[in-house]
Amino acid sequence: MADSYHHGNLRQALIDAGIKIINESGEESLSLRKVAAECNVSHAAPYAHFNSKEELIEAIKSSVTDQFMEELEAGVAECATAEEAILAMGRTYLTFFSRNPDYFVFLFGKQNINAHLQMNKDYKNDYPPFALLKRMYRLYLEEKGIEKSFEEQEIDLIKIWAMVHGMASIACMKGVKTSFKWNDPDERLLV
Amino acid sequence: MADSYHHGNLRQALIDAGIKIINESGEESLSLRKVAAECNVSHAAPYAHFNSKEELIEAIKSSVTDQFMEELEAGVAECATAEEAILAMGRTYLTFFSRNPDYFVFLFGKQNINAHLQMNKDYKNDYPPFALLKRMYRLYLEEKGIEKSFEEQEIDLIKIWAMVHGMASIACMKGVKTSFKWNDPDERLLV
DNA sequence: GCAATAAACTTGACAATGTAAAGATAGACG
DNA sequence: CGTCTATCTTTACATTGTCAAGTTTATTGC
Repeated sequence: MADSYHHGNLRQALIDAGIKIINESGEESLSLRKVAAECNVSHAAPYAHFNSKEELIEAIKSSVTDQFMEELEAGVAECATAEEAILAMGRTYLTFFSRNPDYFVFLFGKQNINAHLQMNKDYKNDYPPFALLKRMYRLYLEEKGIEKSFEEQEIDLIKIWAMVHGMASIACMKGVKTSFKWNDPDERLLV
Repeated sequence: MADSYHHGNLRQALIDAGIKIINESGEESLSLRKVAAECNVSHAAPYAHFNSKEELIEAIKSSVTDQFMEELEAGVAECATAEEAILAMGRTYLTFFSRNPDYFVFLFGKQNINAHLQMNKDYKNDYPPFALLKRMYRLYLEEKGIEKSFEEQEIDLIKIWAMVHGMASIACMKGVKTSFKWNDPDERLLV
């Protein structure tokens, strides 16, 4: 299918090229025309698959999020208890974004996640990583036989998320090395 | 000085116009030419005061950070103890960015703070809000007569910062209403 | 006071970019 | 085979950051 008029799988190729460019030279330098050139198609070819630059970026975000989710789920899968799983998630969160800080800015900077959520129907209501944390947390409560009101649960979830996300933010911003640990007995968050 | 060839105080006018545009239509739509037009000068006039668009943006960031610092310090000034001051900082942090979420993305999204720090010699080493927190925290340790190693102190500071920053991030991203509270006895972070 | 110099601003130009419109190509399907 | 439709190209245009050269005003040295 090489050198043919039709690319074959241009849509995915554009997404991959976009990721490559972001990794190599950052999001600012990502242009539709460069992405098209990278795929050896004309500069307007992407418009057959995306209605705007923004749509391509959304697709790339989804792709990166998928990759992130794979790592999170792989880490969780190795855990025997929900408690361990939550700790593993925190570690994966930090290592994933420490390894490629550009992704952090790309996913959470600029446009907010909410906009991304609304454009992507696959995410029902929650951002997938957050949904996973929610499941693990509920499982954790079950395992420990802890009863909490809905509000208390939401607060705990936000607490965990804020802590990990905030630490990832610091790690990406300042290059600080951070690790994560959570001891349940008194709901304590430790670095 | 109106209608004269020389504007009089174009530099500040450009910064103010930039802030206005960001507030009205977001950072993406901020262009040098629009800023110049807003000030009724030609499109290249900004280059008499800034070497690039990036430099103007850095100046705007400094301006917004100054405003943020004023609010933080105003809140701190009303507190009798360092402990209260730290709590007040957390509240100000959240209310400031809840009130104008665009500033959060503008300050912390995209380019990281580190780049901003390096460009701005006024910030010696620490980001001013972080430096303020550091001072209050040290004062807090004195007040309570607590002795901690340097490493422990750094960890505590990152913990506090991550928590508050992470919550602000959630608030800005998802419009979640959040409040902040920190009880010292067991270094507990509560939403 | 006045000439020289520097600072602030304008004009014109250029390349890169997002996007739209119109046409070309090729595979799918009757 | 002929038509259709999705895919891709070409051309065109407006917006943008930036530069170079010129113009205007303020400042400084004499």
